[in-house]
Amino acid sequence: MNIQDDILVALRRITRAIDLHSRKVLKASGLTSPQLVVLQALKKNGDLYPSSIARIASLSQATITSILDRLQAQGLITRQRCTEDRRQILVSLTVQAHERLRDAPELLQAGFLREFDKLESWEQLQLLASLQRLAELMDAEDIDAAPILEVGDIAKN
Amino acid sequence: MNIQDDILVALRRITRAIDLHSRKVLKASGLTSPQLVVLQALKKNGDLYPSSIARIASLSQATITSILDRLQAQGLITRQRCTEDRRQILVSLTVQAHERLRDAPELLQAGFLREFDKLESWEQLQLLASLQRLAELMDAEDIDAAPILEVGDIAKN
DNA sequence: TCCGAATACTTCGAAAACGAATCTTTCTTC
DNA sequence: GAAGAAAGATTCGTTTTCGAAGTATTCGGA
Repeated sequence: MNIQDDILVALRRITRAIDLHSRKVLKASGLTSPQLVVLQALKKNGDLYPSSIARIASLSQATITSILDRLQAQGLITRQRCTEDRRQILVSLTVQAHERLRDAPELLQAGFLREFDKLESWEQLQLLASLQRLAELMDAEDIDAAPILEVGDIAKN
Repeated sequence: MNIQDDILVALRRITRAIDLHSRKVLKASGLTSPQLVVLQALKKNGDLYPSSIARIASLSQATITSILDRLQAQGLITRQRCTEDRRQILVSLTVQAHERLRDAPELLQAGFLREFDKLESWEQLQLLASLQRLAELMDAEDIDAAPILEVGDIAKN
């Protein structure tokens, strides 16, 4: 009926697929997708602050804290207070984490991304462009809503 | 660096935007996006079984149960055992739900979909097509994985 | 130097989401 | 007709996710 409804349905199908994939990865490796994202960010960039991880992964700081809690409980990361700025905490991979990542290096690439690989290059770029366009539109929501509120603020002065 | 990483980042930005929007709607209306989706499905289709709602919304039955629990706690739906097939339960909107939906009819359409409306028709269709293509790729993951397992099954016989 | 603002992280509470297990009811097969 | 399979819904346990509130630390200005 409505193109907007179709968009919402497609988005819902995608988020569901992401969730189901995460659970499949969990059964195979004992780690969820978000946990793997955090570990791979650390592998790629070296030691990081929680706030940096949050920025890289597009997650809130609170979410990162809870993911780090579980990774630490599994002995995959360590937290170490910074000496210069004692508000910050440096997160490092443990030896076990490196082993774990070596054993299962491409878990995130599995599944849908294998399918994605089979596509022509132009189609891959097309899909990426569409996703980034949508992400912009959705991020813009907050920014666009602000001026509407400001009208009220200005009226108050 | 990698186009696959970019895809994952864009997907993460989109799911985050969906979550943030849901929380904003919650503050404005007292209902989250998934709750509104369920209510609007009932408004559009009339009384439904939980399994039907799950199919329409692309959610698991367990998730629907918990959403219905909250809607029922708010007095917005009623559950009624079927007389013909007593395994099934018929979910209906209450009078309050109809009022609530009349007062806030387009909450889901708010935000990003307003932006979406401003786009040219061809771009809207382009974005929809890309999303549906991705949803197919991601749904295909399970289907594609199955035959691989079957090889082992056949070998066992 | 000291006090309030800003920053970094954690804690808390709540919704969402799922699979697996469970319960009830219906259907199928013998 | 009874035993077992199948189907519909719920319950349970877990992770993710967030904002808001709380804590500790640093910074900036008076």
